Amino acid sequence: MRPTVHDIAAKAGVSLATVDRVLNNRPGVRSVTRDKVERAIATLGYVRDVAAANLAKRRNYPFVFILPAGDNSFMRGLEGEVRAAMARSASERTQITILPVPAFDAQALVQALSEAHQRRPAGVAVVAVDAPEVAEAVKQLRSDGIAVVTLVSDLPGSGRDHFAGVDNIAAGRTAGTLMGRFTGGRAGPIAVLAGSMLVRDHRDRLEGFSAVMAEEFPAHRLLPVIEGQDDPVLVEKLVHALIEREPDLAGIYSLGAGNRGLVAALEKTGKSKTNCTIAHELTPHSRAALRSGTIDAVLNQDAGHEVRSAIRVLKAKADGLAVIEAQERIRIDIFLKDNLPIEQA
Amino acid sequence: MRPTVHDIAAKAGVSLATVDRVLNNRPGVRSVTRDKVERAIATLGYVRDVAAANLAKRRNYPFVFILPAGDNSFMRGLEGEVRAAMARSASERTQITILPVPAFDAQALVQALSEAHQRRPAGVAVVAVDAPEVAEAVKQLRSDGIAVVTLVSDLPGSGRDHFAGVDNIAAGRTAGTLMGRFTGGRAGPIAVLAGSMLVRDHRDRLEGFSAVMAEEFPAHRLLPVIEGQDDPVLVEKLVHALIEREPDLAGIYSLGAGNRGLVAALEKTGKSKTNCTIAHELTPHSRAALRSGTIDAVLNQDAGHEVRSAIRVLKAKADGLAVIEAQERIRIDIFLKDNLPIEQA
DNA sequence: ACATTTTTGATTTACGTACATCAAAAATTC
DNA sequence: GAATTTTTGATGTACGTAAATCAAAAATGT
Repeated sequence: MRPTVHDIAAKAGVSLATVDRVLNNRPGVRSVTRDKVERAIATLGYVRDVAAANLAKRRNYPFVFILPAGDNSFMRGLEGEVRAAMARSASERTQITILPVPAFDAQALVQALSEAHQRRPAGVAVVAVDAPEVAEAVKQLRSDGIAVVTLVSDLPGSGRDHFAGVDNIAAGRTAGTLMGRFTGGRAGPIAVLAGSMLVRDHRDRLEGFSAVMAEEFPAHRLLPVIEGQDDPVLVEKLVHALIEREPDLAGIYSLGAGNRGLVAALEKTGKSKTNCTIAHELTPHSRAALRSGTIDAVLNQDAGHEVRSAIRVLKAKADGLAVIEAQERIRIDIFLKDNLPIEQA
Repeated sequence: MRPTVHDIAAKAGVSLATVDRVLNNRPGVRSVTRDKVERAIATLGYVRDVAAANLAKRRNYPFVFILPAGDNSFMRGLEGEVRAAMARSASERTQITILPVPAFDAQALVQALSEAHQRRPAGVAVVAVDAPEVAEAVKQLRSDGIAVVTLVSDLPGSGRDHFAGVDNIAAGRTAGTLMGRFTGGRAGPIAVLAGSMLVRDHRDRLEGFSAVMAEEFPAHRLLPVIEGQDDPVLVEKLVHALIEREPDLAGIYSLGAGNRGLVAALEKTGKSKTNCTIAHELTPHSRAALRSGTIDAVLNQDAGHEVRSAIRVLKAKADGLAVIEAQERIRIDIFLKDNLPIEQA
């Protein structure tokens, strides 16, 4: 049987109350006595029964999730995962509030962070816009003992507790290698389509992609980045113009959202098969395009994993516990038409 | 506040004892009363506090993991993950026993299953060898109310409760597409290196790979399958002979283990760069080969995920609860040199 | 209407921890 | 060595559920 507080008390020759004082480091224990208790804990290999402790404490975790609004499929999927976590809140002792905020808008994000602050939650998860004033707002939350996890897009220099998202430089590099090898011997320029250079994840992907193309596939010319604001309508227009301008285009790397517009433009111009297209995030649209061959590969981050990881980390940080970073690493999924997961309800 | 059993009792106008009888379907409740209680449960949205229930029940889960012995790196990694789960057993209320068994040996596996049976565990996880007598042994476990999950390699027709592993046909197809596209315009035959056709996962991968190569890359000739028994020494010898026999070899798909031998042969014959090599499972060896360029892509299944998923499923099945299949799906990871995860301790 | 069976209520103990209170004992100060 | 402060013990209640016991009440059969 697992040792309990009673066993420690017996072993150390002290009362239950003293064991309790040591375990929850309450004051009023001489250091000699404390040592005795700690030795008993060590020799018995006692580990606190977290379930029983949480029951006794009536512990719960109020969290705020700040997510971009808009009709970006990936972000809506992310929100869906947060809502799924809310449905599990009873058994997980969490109380999650979602705060929507306009995309790519640092000012609005700062305001949302301050609103979150007022709710005095145990932790905040935020899809960050990379701006100094946002970092400042995050610092204020942390100085009040509120745990902060960045989600999907990171905010270095803000002192956030953790980043729940993929290594976007590695993702860009991976896209680069796939692009180089899939286009094989073909010449022709490569286009890069981004959402906005205001978010860290897009900048990082571009950096990784450009680096690999320059290092390993110097024969391919990289065209200037097109910013489509993750807006399907704008993206379609821009890609249409691109295809007319560059008739011998070999590939397109779409590192942001708005893939609906990209696919529409490719299919309307009949370029869907001749181009090598690599995109990000598995959504109903990108899935269909992958299946039909319009998109050749999709790099994905599993939104469900990210949300669950963010919650685990927020809980741990709120309790002052360590996080096993390796276990919380979010991997980059590569999907070809052959390894698409079964569609979910 | 979450409703408790007391709230249900009050709402339904019955005693706590009756609520308990309904919740744990004990006998001695008239159906009218049972209905009253169930309506109260539904209207209050009561969900049992699993932590408190497990505490009161002193619930624990004795499980047996049957794993192949030998120096197969992937299997040793898998065992490491099981041991990591054992270290967490205190907080997870599990008691895990590992039963080693010779690889690819149906008779030994049957015996191990019977030994596991005698221990009367709540569940068994097993890396299956695909043979009728093994399926029969699994059926016996299940008929005694012991949950059975197959791990890594499945056993269809055995009535196992769940398979914790990847879709190996899809994995083979993915390897096929990568092989076809990476070898690009090059002609030359493609070799397939397997461990043993006695295990389902290897057979499935071969099936998927062959199908894609035939459908989409008919120009490439597929050589007869080489079986290396996942033994590095044997594999090196076989691959060496292969390279001498087929000087214009375009690619090798290694769908089993024993990658050390494969890499050694490729590097000694100076074929490491000219060949497109695709292998399975990320181990220290395959990682190094990926980094150096000897291997072009590694398809991986995350052993840690598989073990954790198996445990979750075994727990759920032991409690007669439903499993969210979509959540327990193990994905196929594709690693290129660009998206290798950071090495762990 | 009686005996018999079935159903229900009331109550208690337990799981392992948290937390509070009050008294007793030990250590410290002057 | 008395007064004071600090440390420790003893004890009880709570968290939400499980499980058992025994008595009381209700339903059933004849």
